[in-house]
Amino acid sequence: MSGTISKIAKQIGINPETVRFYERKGLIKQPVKPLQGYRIYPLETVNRIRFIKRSQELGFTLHEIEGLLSLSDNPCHQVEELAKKKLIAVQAKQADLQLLEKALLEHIAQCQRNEDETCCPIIDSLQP
Amino acid sequence: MSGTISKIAKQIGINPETVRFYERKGLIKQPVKPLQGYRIYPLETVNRIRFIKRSQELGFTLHEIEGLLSLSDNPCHQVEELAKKKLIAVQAKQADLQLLEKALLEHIAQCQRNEDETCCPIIDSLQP
DNA sequence: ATTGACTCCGTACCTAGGTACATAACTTAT
DNA sequence: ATAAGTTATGTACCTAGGTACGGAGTCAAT
Repeated sequence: MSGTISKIAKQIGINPETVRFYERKGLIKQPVKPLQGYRIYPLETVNRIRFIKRSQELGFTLHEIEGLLSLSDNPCHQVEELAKKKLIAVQAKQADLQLLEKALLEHIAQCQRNEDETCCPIIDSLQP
Repeated sequence: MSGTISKIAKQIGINPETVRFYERKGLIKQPVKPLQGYRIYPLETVNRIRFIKRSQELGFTLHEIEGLLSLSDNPCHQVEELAKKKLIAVQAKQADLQLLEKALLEHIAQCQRNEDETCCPIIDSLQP
C-alpha cells in the first residue's frame, strides 16, 4: 500500500508526474529521500492523493482542496468555520443539481409524451 | 433585456469578450448584423448564456454544456437518450456531494465535542 | 559489472476557459 | 462633421491543472 512514485501513482490511477506536480504545489509533502535510494511514499500520502482526486470530482479546485486538507491537518477550533462555509457551498450545489435533475426528468417525460413535437427548453429551469 | 454585446455582458455579469468566446465555440449563435448598426442580442441568447454560467457552477464543462443545450435545441425523440445519460451523471454528482456533506457535518460535530483536542481526519471518509 | 527499468529535477508543452489588445469601422452626442 | 465611445475581428496572452521530455543518477537482475 506504500511504495515508490510509480507504484503509488499506478495504485491511484494517476500519472507519476501528477504526484510530483502536487508536491510542487505543496498539497502533499515529499517523503524524506533516503541518503541512498528512491523516495518511498507512505500510505498516508496515498490516501491524501485519493482524497484530492475525489474532491476534484466533486468540483473543488486544488486551491479549495488545500483548505479541505487543512481541516484534517489542524486542530478543530481553528477550522470549524471553514468546514461550515464549505458545507453551505456543498448544500447550495446540491440544491442546484436537484433543479437540474427535475428539469431533466421533465424533459424525458415530455419526450415520451410528444413523439413528434419539439421539446420545451430546459434552459428556463436554471435561470437564477 | 436584450441589447448590444456590452449591455448584455454587463447584465449577465461577464466580460463581453466571453460572449464572443462562446460565439467562437458555437455555444451561442451570433445574431444577424443589421445593415445599419451593431448586432443586437435577443433575450433568448441572454438566457442561454445565463444557463451556461449556471451549469458551469454546477461543475459541467463547456463541452458537456453543449450537450445540455442540445436538449432544448432539438426535438425530443432525437435526444431522449442523451437526457437520460445526463440524468445519471447529475444523480451521481448529487450522491457524491451528499457524501461530502455528511463528512463535513460529522467533522463539525466532532469539532464541537472536542474543544481542546486535535480533530479526527475527514480524509478517510472520502476514500472510495 | 553492465544492461534495462525506474527516479530525480528542471524546463517545456498542452488543453480548457477565458482575457487583453490593436486596429478599423461604426454610432452618438455635440 | 467631428470627437468620444462602441463594436468587429484577429491575434496574443493568462491561469489552472496537468503531461512530456531530456539528462543524470540509482536499483536490481543477470
